[in-house]
Amino acid sequence: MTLAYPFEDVRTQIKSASLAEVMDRLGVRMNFAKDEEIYAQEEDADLIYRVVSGVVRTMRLLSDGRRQVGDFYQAGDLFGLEVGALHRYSAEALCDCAIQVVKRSSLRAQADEGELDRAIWEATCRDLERAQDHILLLGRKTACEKVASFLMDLAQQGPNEAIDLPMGRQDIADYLGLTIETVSRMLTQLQGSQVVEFASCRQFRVRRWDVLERLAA
Amino acid sequence: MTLAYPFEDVRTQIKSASLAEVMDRLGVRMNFAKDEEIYAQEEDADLIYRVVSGVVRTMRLLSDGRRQVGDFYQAGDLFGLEVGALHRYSAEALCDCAIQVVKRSSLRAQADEGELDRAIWEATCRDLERAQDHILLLGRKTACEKVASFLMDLAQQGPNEAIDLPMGRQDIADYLGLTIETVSRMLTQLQGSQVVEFASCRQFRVRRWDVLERLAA
DNA sequence: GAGCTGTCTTGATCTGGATCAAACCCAAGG
DNA sequence: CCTTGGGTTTGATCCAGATCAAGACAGCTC
Repeated sequence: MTLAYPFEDVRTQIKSASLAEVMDRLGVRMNFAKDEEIYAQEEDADLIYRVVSGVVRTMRLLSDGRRQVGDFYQAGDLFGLEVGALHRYSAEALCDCAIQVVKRSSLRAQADEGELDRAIWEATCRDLERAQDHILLLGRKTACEKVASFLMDLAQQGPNEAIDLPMGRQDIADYLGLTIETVSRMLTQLQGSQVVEFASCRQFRVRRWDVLERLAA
Repeated sequence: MTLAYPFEDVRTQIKSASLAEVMDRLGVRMNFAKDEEIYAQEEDADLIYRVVSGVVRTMRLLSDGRRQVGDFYQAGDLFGLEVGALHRYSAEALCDCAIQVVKRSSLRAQADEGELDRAIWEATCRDLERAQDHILLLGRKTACEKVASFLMDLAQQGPNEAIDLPMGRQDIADYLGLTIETVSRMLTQLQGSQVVEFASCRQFRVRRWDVLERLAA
């Protein structure tokens, strides 16, 4: 396997346009209903997925049902690129989703090799960077800092705009390693101190970006 | 100064034998004393590091000094392969270490491209897989499960052998998102229930592999 | 509208792990 | 030997966040 020189900033918004095109040509568009499983943990990982619309969550279960959400994937993101042969996390549609699916092998045969490798590399790197941030958050941040970090991450686009929260409280809790009740309390608290403002429980606006940043630690 | 002595584990040796050789030829061997910094957070990441002997930890600090250990790297492991241009974690020698260091660019010019890419890819994938396990551990496991998982991970080689714990309690705590006291209590508890046995505080043996596995959840 | 149903918030209480504070253990150095 | 000092263990107490238990607030359908 040939890889692009691993030195580029993966956060570049250039979302490999031509890979998307090839995926559209070779792949299948599938629709998943809210909470439908896209692939299971331990399942063979020979497909590549791209979110066309909607949001996807990856997650892992402990034997007794405790759940950890790995990450959320939005429109344009590649996911399901497991490192080994098997999926280590399962993936589910967070809301109704359209997903473009392609077999790795057929893609490899048809697409520009370099292009494909580069896209896979970038998606993997993005996953790793986010995983590293996630580790710091889970290991050493307080409930309030976790929630503040989470809101900041969602609101990357900048303050003042209305941001949609596509996921419910339970998903946020399982992403942050908290309970729904704690998430709810922290959100109420942040709203009470004028840092953010909720129009409804699924939409908010950052009022004090500086304070939010400080709280996220 | 420690002399080079080839005691890499078999797994890594097979994977990147010739890369190691090229790194030895082109790179510099550096020695680091216990707790010495190998690279800092936010520093430029244009070097590739391979542990020759000793153990390395990567870590990240929050502004108020809370610390999260990202991972530990043993002889044979590649590290410092950041995704972007800057190191997102810092790296320190856990004990006296010998590290082989090479400039990415010079390596690229000389080595077999495919070989290098493959080694970098595999090291990155290993990091990602371990990060994913780490996320589940930090987000949803109890103190006891965390410690049990940690011991199991160290003892991969199998039960019955004496395993060295190269890191102190503080490093374990900062890896598991706990305090030293809690780590110590859990170790005492595991020893009390005959699951593991400590010869000294830096060496143990697994007595009941099945129980340890169950406790790790 | 009135009833549902699922999600979210709020309140009261409990507890696992943190914090605070000794004591212990040993290796290194006088 | 006896110190000294870093790492570790142990004990007592505290508190952030979990758990348990109501409410409140939508969207629904009928």
